[in-house]
Amino acid sequence: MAGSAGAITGEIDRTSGTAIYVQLREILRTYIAESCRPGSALPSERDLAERFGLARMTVRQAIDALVGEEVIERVVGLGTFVRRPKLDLQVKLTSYSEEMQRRGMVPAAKVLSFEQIGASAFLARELQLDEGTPLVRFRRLLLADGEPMSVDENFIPAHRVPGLLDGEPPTSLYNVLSEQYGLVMEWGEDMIEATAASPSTARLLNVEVGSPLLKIQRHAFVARTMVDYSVSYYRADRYKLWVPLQRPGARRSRSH
Amino acid sequence: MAGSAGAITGEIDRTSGTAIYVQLREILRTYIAESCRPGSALPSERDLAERFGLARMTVRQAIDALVGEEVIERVVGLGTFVRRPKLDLQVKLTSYSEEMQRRGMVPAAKVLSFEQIGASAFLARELQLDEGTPLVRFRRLLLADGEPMSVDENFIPAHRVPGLLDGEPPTSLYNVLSEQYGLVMEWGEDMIEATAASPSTARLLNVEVGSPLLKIQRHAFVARTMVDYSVSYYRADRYKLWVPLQRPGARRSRSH
DNA sequence: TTTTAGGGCAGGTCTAGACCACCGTCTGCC
DNA sequence: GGCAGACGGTGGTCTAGACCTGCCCTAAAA
Repeated sequence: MAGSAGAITGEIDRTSGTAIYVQLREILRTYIAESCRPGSALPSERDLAERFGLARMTVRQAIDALVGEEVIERVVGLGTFVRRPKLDLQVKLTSYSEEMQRRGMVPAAKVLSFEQIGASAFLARELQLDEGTPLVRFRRLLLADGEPMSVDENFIPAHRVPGLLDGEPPTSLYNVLSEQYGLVMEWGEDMIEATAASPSTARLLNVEVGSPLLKIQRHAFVARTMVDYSVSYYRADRYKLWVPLQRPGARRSRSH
Repeated sequence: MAGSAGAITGEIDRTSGTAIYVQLREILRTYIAESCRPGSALPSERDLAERFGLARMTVRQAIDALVGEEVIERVVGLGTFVRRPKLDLQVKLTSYSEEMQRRGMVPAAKVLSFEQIGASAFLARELQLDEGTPLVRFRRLLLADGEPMSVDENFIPAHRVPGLLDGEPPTSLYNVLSEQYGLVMEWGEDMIEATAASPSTARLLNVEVGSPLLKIQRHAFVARTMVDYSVSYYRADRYKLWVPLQRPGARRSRSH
């Protein structure tokens, strides 16, 4: 339980004009990101109050915010704990590896192409760029338990990812984008439709021509700029999309 | 500004064991639902504190909860106001008429069957009921601009909707469920997949056998009980699903 | 050895103040 | 009449306590 390895660093600046609970919230967020693993306990509210010289109510306000973001969770009588990092909803809807692991399968990928191209008229329109703009094209065949599952193609404006093509094709595109280029996808749109397998796609996926496929086009944004357009074709016989629906404003079994 | 028409009714019971802020939150929720219109101002926090004999921090805790639910919103220097009720996300994902209207089409429906059946083994499992439980089955062909768009089949436990079958088939199932039976869908799950048109479905939808279709199975819940299981087949050539994606914990342009 | 009763600590709730920035209005000066 | 500043009200934040329930662990009792 000791786990005193990483003490919380940072101090409250009472002259900064930023609300104290906001400062503490960010201090805690950094601490969680850098020094905690899922399940780790945070110092108790009373300890934090003493450590930073604040009232407990103020500490609670900071913790409340992180609980609201589902970064941490409280357990009465035990403490406050770091949650398993949320699977990005960005990824959650269609994330390949998540879906595969949920089904107990082994995910894998075969890179079909990893190159720079000029934006076609269609791609220029989808990415809201000028025709001919350099794009990085990344096309993969995704497997589950060694069997083809989907064909996946991403297009990213080249100027957003300088040097990406000099290295090996990334295993996880979104990880590389966020960790190396600071491109953390903030929101997006998926367009989902059913389609029939074309001859080339059918061959890759090892299905018959005309078999039903799930086609998912995604536009992903950072701030207000689109940084990724992707098209994926999933084998209908092996893939289902699970979409949770919520009625807004009907939070139940949530303290909040 | 007066608006003193409806005073807030209800009192805090300090012996009930229910948290005071929870009691106040529900009192306010009722007040908002019964006596307020969007844009109405709530009494100030200080007024509420005095009216109910509470500390302002406690009042704020109650208001915080409603702000979190997006029922009301705060404006610094002005007050707290009732928000316009949100659109059901429940409907947002796949609502037929909404999608059609967004595309500028005229929605219509042809009732294929509206009857009571006993739950088959499959339906019993999907609805988490015993086999043979009476169900209302409601099957429709949905049209857009007169052209077939989807085949839609809903199954609802009959005991939830007494007398439903005595009347005409409803135009909007969800409206009838919520308005006549108080069944407001609170959350659900959609299972989306691609499939090939069976001969019967193909004939209804006026497509060739084997054409790709979007199959959407929905489980919709009120509280923790499933009240609707539905299966829809959408013509892939005429229907796309649009799914907005959000990264959790990345609230921008939201006071919160 | 098993069961039970505390003790200590966690978060949950509540109080009664305080000062701040922001907003609209009212008032008085020009 | 028009503008500027004062004023009162609002939500935003913060404090320094208080008592509650729930949880775990330990030590004593059975």
